[in-house]
Amino acid sequence: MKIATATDAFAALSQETRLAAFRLLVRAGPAGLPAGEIARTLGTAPSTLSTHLGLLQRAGLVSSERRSRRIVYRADFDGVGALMRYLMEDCCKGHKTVQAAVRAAIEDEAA
Amino acid sequence: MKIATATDAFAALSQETRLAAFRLLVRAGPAGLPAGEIARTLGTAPSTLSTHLGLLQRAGLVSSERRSRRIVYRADFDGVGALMRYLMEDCCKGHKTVQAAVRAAIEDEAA
DNA sequence: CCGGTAATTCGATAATTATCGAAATATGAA
DNA sequence: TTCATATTTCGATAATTATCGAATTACCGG
Repeated sequence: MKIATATDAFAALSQETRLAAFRLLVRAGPAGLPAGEIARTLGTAPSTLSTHLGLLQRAGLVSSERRSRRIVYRADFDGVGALMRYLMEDCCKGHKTVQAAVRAAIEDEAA
Repeated sequence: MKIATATDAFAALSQETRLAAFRLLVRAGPAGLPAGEIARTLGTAPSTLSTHLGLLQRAGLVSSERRSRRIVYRADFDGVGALMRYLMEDCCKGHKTVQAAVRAAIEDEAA
């Protein structure tokens, strides 16, 4: 992963409204959510949210698909996975503390 | 982890100079690096870098310690671990794709 | 085709951030 | 104490980002 790709992804998650939108999409799962519903839930203007969703999409963290009049957004788990992997490999290569934290997270989820 | 804590950490990593400084510190390991050396390596003004390091520190991603005239910065792997864990648990709870990416990263490092 | 709904793009403005030089603070050496 | 080094804090400016309303585009049902 290029540095610029990583900074774009971090920037996408660094803004409260955008992180909130992303978390909604994660929870919505494969069904995703239409742009308007996200805007209504978060209480932001449709145009503002559209800007945010576009940024998340360019960062590779969400994808979109038109469904008749709606545009449905979904979390892109491959993109998130790539970002996690970058953090692990490029930034924290071989550092036990980080590995342990991540392992613990995986085990918690298995339980 | 609170949302504001997460956005602060992402913001800290979302800027090219700052991510570069952080990566230097990761590679430097427990010995760390003095602020001036990082500035020289990255070719930025000392005052600019100081601002960046302060932001990384407030985000919990690096720590600092005065060593005579120098101030030595170190990557804070507990902080990074907490961020990774947040991404895994809060944002991607139970999503196989992300888990697989992370598992692969750990295995690569073991090899 | 027309009216209504859903979303985006555009244009403007307000707020935040990045950058640097100059001044201030802290340390150590002569 | 005085000087030199290392870093931070301050103040200013330039650049980027967030936000919104208005205009535009796309789609569907009658």
